[in-house]
Amino acid sequence: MIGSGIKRGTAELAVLSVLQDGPLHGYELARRIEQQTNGALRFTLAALYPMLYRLEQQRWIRGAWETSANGRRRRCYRLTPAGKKKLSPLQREWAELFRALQRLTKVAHA
Amino acid sequence: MIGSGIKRGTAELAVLSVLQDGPLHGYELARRIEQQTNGALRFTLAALYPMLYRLEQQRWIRGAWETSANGRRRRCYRLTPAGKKKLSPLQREWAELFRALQRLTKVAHA
DNA sequence: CCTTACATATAGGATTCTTATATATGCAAC
DNA sequence: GTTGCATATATAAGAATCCTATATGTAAGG
Repeated sequence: MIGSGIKRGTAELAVLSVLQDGPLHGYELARRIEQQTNGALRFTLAALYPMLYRLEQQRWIRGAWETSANGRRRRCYRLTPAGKKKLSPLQREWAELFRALQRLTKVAHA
Repeated sequence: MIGSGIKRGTAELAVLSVLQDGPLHGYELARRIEQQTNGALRFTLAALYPMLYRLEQQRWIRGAWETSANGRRRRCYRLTPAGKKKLSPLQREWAELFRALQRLTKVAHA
């Protein structure tokens, strides 16, 4: 059975997936998600930051303060080993949800 | 852009899709959803009833009391014309969300 | 100096789903 | 005959997730 958290957890999958490509800070993360989905998926920064804290508490990502070339301080997040391990079952759960919903709409159509 | 309600709205899509096949009461609705998804998607009745009220308030479904052959009273819900009209854009929104998440995970993998 | 882009943060609220609980009927088994 | 199970609806209390609005501050460009 699909876990109860999954249905609202689009953001979680999106963040972990993008971080798989390499460490990023919050502001850039939001832009990548929007770009890579052609604007279909978008998270406001106010929604993103609390989520990053949550993911960090769960040890799936780890944040570190860094100072960029232009002297701006920002918090750079990277996937932890636990986060990497979390990713594939999460993707499988999503795939299962998609199949389930497709079955529902198709059966209804028949 | 994908609407903000969609991400939590799996239940909404599931209920409307199943009702497309014909009127049903709540208890049977829950069973159909579970059966047709091979147990992957499941809603407890306590979650289902408040949702049915909400869908009824929005005029997408309409409930009517009936008495079955065995003398048990139950509330039978059917799709309204507005509900039918709602269904296809909702399915399109979901398809768009799926594509967006697939793009994210694939780009991250590349 | 004023605006825009960058960057993080918190408060307050809305929505949705869960667990737990309550009620009541019909039917079969013992 | 009463115990237990499947049927059937309902509400309350709470957790989780996301949104809007707001605040703060730096850097670059006009």
